[in-house]
Amino acid sequence: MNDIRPIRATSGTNQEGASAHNRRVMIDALRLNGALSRADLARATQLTKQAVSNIIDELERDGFVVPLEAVRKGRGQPSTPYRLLPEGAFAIGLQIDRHLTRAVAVDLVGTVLVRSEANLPPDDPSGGVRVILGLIEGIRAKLSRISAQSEKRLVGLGVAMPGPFGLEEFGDNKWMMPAWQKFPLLETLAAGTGLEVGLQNDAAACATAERMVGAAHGVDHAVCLYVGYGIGAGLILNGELYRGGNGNAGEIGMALLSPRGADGTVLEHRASLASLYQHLELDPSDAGLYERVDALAMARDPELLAWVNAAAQDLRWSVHLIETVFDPQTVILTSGAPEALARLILQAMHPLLQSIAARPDRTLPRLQLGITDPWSIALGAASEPISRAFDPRFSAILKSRAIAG
Amino acid sequence: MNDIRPIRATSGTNQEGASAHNRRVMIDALRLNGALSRADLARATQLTKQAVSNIIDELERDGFVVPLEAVRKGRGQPSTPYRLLPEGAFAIGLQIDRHLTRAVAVDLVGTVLVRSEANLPPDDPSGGVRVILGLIEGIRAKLSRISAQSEKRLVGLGVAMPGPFGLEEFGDNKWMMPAWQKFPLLETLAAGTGLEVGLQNDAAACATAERMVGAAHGVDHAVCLYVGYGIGAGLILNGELYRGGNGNAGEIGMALLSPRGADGTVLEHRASLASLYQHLELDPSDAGLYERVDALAMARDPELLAWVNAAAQDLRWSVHLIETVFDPQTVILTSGAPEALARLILQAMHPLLQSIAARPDRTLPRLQLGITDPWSIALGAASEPISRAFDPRFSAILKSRAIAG
DNA sequence: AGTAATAAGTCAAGTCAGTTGACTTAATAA
DNA sequence: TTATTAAGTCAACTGACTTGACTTATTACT
Repeated sequence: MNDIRPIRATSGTNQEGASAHNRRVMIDALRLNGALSRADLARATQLTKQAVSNIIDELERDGFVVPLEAVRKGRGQPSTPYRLLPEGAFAIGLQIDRHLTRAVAVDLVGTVLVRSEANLPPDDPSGGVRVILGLIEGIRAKLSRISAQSEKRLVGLGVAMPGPFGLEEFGDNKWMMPAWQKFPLLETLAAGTGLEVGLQNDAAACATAERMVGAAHGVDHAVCLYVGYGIGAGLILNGELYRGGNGNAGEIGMALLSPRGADGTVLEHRASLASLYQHLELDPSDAGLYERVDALAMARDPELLAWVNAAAQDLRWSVHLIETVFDPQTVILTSGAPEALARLILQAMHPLLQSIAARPDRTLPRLQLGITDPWSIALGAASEPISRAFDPRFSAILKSRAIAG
Repeated sequence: MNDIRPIRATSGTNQEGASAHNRRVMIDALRLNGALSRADLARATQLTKQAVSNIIDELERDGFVVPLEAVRKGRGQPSTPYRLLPEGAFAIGLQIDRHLTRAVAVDLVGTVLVRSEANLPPDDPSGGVRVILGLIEGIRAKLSRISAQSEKRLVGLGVAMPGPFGLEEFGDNKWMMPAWQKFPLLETLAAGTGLEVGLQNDAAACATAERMVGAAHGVDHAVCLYVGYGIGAGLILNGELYRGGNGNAGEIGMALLSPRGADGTVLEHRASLASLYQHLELDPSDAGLYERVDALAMARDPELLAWVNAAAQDLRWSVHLIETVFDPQTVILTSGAPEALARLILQAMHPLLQSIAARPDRTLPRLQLGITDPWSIALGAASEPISRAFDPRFSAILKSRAIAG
């Protein structure tokens, strides 16, 4: 009878929470609108001029915003727009892939300041962690040469790696770096760097990058279709990355292509770079792979085009499915592949299948190309701590959350 | 140059917003945990005892909570648990279907107090609205006989009808009540009732009902697979119904069953009651349809079982897809069909396909049967205004939102 | 029994972020 | 030159949560 099950409840809030929320709202508004005066901010956030003034004073004092030249626009006192100060905060992003790891440092507005990469022993996590920690150490050293404040203003470390996470054993291990899955990576990195660590899968990181500086900037409902070694979807729902119950939302690589297909063919077998490499008989661990694929794409290699056309068929279906299931404002195609290949894929996907997304009142394209920079996953990884610290959607109101800034 | 594009920003907040949030947090905690003392609430919400005490005093004065008998449990002063007072708020829910409309009144805890239904002229919206307004009038009259306060405490009208919404013309009109799609239904109902009106598709309403009083109660990531005349998924993501960019998220009936299937067969053609009626050569407008199908299911009619087995194959695939894409904690099967048929379908869907949902640490079943009451859609419709008014996730913090209670 | 320990809940003063309304400043329009 | 308009500040006010001491009611221990 005396069950001690925990009480479930949302946190309450107080003035501090409200204040933290309002600070984030200001920063978010400046991020979305470029530069705004105090009066603009007051109107946009529905706060009073006075409240905004106080908050902006504080943000300026804390080095998050700076005033620009006053602008005269018609009658009345000229307004002084404020913009974000990029060096107000920094974060480090880490992409861990099968054969390679990349680390970047970004600032408050999502500009990549430092980047470096290293090879990774595929089946030796503890050796790998040493490599990674060295990489991060180097990034931090370079960053502190750019800004003396950088260490103080480092808000966290974001990690992106292929999912899914937390499954004991599932599917075809070749795709998944089994040794890494079991290793307590986040704890080790947190201990080794002294930073707060967040984890996303690679498609989610792509979506986070698109939201910070790409096609999903200011878009509240967008899905990022990421064609990497595997294939996944990064979900921006209600302006926030959706992770699902166990952090594995969007892992569409495992989607079965047909209810009747007894063979169990999944999307990843057809539309992923792994399948391309297999089709072209390329070695995935080859260091010059990227350039080789780029060259084939530029030359419109017939074998590559054959794969593109086959994959495009499945990708078209994926877009249709995504539109049907999520009803996003736009779908963004991103890829770990060279831009030339991504463009071929995008072309081959048109015309898109008819779907509920073909509305008369569209403003955004149904499908568009996202960031094609191979560093975008690391950028997305780095964007996550920035969002966590400064995005009002991350519920700064709730009590007992660290309040950034 | 002088572009007057609107400034995009989240609303700020103030003490009032914080207070509104905290009141909702209390109500939500009581809804989830049954009854809690002030001390319990303080611990669960991270507010101080004093703050909770003040809020509870106010909620009691306003008729939202009542104290129970003090309970002695070990040392210390006995605690006085509080529970929600069901008659603290009411809402009306409306299900509009092809041949039929149902209306219910529910209270704060989601109990259906009054229900009634009427036939609807399928292609005459203005005539239909008269029927609906009459139905709502009757519901309100009966409700005010149950509680004298009911009119004052009516928080809104929720409407559920088959989607998708807002498309000029799409697909097979037979499924969609075209005349209704164009009619300004919500405005007309708002004007005719004086209530705030919300809209959901029927699968979303099912999910809302499950969240309020069913299998998704207290579950933050759940997908409700609704097999009705069509088929759809209601999405509870982060504890909240997800609607998508245009309110059409979860309309999986249009999902193409295979990338290569040039015939364009969609899920709805195979796994929906419409397909069952076609298979059995039943007339969908027949008034005794429900009983007839119930009888066939109870008798395990071979023709019906044949359809069940075929549909189950597609539904199994749908569950796999939902698990892959959303990573929910559980999938809930609901249906407009009689419980006997729903149980046959559920049985036939087992064993489920292997997926990322087959985790070692599961606590909830991968697939479970939801509310089988045919009134559940109307209940879900009615639950929406209640959630909007009392759920802390509906961002009561933001300024310029009506604060319920 | 009598006392200590424990926990629920209240009292009353304090705090602080946002509000209010009048005011100042600086520009353009008439 | 003056009226108008808009940005931004000043200073007093408000109110929801916090703080820390206190009261109340029960069980556990000696």
